[in-house]
Amino acid sequence: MLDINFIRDNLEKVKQSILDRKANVDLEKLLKIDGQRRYLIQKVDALRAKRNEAAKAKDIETGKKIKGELAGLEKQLHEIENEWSNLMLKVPNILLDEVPRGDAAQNKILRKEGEPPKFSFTPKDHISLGKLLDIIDFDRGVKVGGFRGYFLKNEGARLHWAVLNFALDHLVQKGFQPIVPPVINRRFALVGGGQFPWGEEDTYKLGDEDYLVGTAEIPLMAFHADETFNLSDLPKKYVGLSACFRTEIGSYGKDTKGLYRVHEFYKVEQVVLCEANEQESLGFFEELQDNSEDILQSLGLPYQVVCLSSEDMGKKAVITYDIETWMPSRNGHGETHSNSAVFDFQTRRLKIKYKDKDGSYKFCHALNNTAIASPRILIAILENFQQEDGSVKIPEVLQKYTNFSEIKPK
RNA sequence: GGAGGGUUGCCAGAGUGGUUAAUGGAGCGGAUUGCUAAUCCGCGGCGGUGAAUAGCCGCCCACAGGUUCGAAUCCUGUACCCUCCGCCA
Repeated sequence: MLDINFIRDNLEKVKQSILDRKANVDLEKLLKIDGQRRYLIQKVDALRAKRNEAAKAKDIETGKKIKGELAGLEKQLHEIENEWSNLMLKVPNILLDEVPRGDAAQNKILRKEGEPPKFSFTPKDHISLGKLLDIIDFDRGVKVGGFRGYFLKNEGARLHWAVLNFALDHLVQKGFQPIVPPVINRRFALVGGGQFPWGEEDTYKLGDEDYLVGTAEIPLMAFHADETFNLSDLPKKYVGLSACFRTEIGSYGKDTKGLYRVHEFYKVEQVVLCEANEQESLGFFEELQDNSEDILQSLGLPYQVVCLSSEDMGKKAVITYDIETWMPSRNGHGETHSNSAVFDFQTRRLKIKYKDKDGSYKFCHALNNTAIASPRILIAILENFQQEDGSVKIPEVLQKYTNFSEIKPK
């Protein structure tokens, strides 16, 4: 959420962001509602002042008269404020200048790291490898879990945890505090995290108030909701490990086979809260980016870094870099990581503040980035490191977690 | 799942219909005194209006409604916490 004062003072910027993102917000209506809101607040406050005076003087007759007038106005104000909040929640964040404007075709490849492997044989995809090595079972996965269901078995199950543990340890060594959060979250956390109103149909709903989160970013951000930090408490650096759930309703016919697009997976996620300073915020953006690239480089996986275009990125971010890792079966790169600077968009919704040097209260800046997500990353590991006989060599950094260096066909 | 108790400011804690929500502690700022401290003074958040981190007004006693001229206080619903019982990985 943006500050209404910022919106009023920077109308053109906000309008441009809405256009660039093809966001669906009626800004004119918001401004009109905001005018009505302020007008009603003034009337209601004045009447309340009168009422308080009458009550103090025990002037019952005057009090009764005011009560009648006030009731109608308060109801109106209440309705206007609801409408106001709903519109405010839909206004997207501003965009940094370097974000390419346009649709996904405008995504800008910033750099490529590592060389895609050259096979002297016809490489298999992870689906056949999974079957051959007896480590992934899609048939029974669908039988039990439904469409997009899967079982990881044997070395596959262990490789999955190995990758997650490796990423977790890597971040802990860099000073991130490890957290296993709840994945059943209340509605406020999803609204506060900026997941809603946009991503509501992608989210599993459990009851009137409870949802299954699609990322640990949601509970990690809500962790500090309604809290105020001292300057010395910042930055907060967290690394969360959690299950993630996504309905994938928006991508129904896409990637219908394999581990690429599944309803449930695990992810190690980095989250940072820092001072409300764009320089500092963007410094952490680079730091989180480096962390993820370190992890991929340690694994020996080739990848490219992409700056997402205005229409392709989330509405809450001011800038997003995706990492796409090389996946031989796609003969191309597939998204495995997503790094976003969000500034105070989420913390304003969640009321996460700190007391600045001058004594004023400010909303923190926030960032989040994938460290690793499994099983999607297993696609890259299995396919890139496969041998001619279908066996797969395990990256060295993972071996202390797997206790094996190779998976062989059964 | 059953029964009971509770939720007040950073913390503790008083307050059961009528002034600015006691009091104590912590923290921060200032004053004073130099003896590892004491003493004194000041300090909540949000919104509206302002150039204003000035004044003024409003709102905030878990949250949402209701009763009343007037609600922390009475009523209803919801959430959470505690105790006991039951069940249980």
